Amino acid sequence: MFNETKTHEITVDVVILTIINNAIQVLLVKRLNEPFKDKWAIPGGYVRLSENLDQAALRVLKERTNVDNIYLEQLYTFGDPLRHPNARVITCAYFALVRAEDINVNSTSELGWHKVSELPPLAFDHKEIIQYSLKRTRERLEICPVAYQLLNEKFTLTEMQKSYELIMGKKLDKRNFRKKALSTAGLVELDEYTKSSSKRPARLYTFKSIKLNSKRAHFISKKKEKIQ
Amino acid sequence: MFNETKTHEITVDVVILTIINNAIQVLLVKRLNEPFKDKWAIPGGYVRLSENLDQAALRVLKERTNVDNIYLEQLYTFGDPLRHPNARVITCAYFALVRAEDINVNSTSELGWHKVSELPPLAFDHKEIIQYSLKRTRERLEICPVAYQLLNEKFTLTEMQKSYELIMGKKLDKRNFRKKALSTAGLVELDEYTKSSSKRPARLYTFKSIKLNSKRAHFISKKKEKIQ
DNA sequence: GCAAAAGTGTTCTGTCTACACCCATGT
DNA sequence: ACATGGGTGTAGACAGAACACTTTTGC
Repeated sequence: MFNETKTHEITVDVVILTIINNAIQVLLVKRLNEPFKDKWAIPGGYVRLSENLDQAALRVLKERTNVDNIYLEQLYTFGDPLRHPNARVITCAYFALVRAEDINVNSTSELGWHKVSELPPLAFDHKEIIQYSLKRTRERLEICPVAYQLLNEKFTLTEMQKSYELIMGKKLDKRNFRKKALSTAGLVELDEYTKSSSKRPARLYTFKSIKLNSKRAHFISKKKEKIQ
Repeated sequence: MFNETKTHEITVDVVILTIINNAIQVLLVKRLNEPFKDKWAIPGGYVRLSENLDQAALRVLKERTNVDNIYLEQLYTFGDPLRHPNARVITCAYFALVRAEDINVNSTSELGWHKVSELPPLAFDHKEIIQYSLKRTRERLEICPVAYQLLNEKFTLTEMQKSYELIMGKKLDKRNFRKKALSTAGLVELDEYTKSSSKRPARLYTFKSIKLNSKRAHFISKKKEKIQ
């Protein structure tokens, strides 16, 4: 089926997730060439010989979307021989959570945010890659408050709770959530309040920058499932 | 530094861990060719165009070590441009926990088990890969009783506790461990006891085969660390 | 004054931790 | 009879889960 002397190609693909309009959205680019011309894809590109995988992912993201300076994490490497219809392309997938306001994407007909609950037709196995990044995000959130990466610099606890609920896909109890959130190291209470809305103003909070590379307390408790 | 028209090569490398003589050991092969001739390496090989990464890992393992039919999990993909001294080789690392008795390795001068605490000089970045697999194993063990993969089919609770202590790198309380272990679904108490030793016989247990792909109760509790 | 979101505590339950002694066997 | 590892229970601390009403604002 394949000529074994043909070589592999290796790419990086980057899943960028954010929250806009109370929905988890992913950054997609429209493919201008075959295969999968006019289908949407997560931003990706070839790895150069002189760069490591992390560098390649950051460069590709910068080139394709002008998104810069964000924290990417390696997700998984997808290498099914049929994932690309006419070449053998192995892709190392990365993902990141970002604030939509931080990264300057002008949605155009070739680049934009798409709700993960209403994905357009996607190229390659990119749907699977996005699904896997959502699973990983949930696992992360159970361990550390990574959702702050999705929030504005200043946010209300209700906004924080909303982003948790979107990622976890379930409602959380307000009082329990706030108790837990307030005990989270890194969360800083500000002497500022929301204005503007026709409701009671809400206190604003911010996160002190925290390192995210060591093990963390579980933030969202999970009802422990027993092994069958 | 690199000719950008040169192509990448992609390999899989497989970290096989077991417990022998009360120590965590890793299966290594001695390299017969340059680079790193006569250094030890984790088993690995090139990915063929017709196979996916999981298949490549299993094939390579079978070819190099005659080890067959084990559950491998993708660990991480290492792609530093300098990890191979004279080529651009990206490797997708896999790992597995096995029973030493199940896999028929006759230690020779070219293939054998090595204590992870006393590793010989290793080729490439294989030391880093092994360290990372140990970290991943600890994280796994905190979530599900994967250590059963290291134990004989029938084992005593003390043997199980010993393997946990080796992986976690700390002593565990006997009564707390046993209470937790006995509440683990999948653990089956047998009406059999050890003989042979000059001590009180110990009851034997076994594991019902369990699915390992869903979220699990934490098995070893971790003292929760707060975020700084 | 009313609509809408903000904010606030307590009780119950289950799990984690620390801790010390008796038991069954071979020699 | 003794040495060796096998086996057992309880009390205190802590975290998660369930649950309803008052407060503040704009209109």
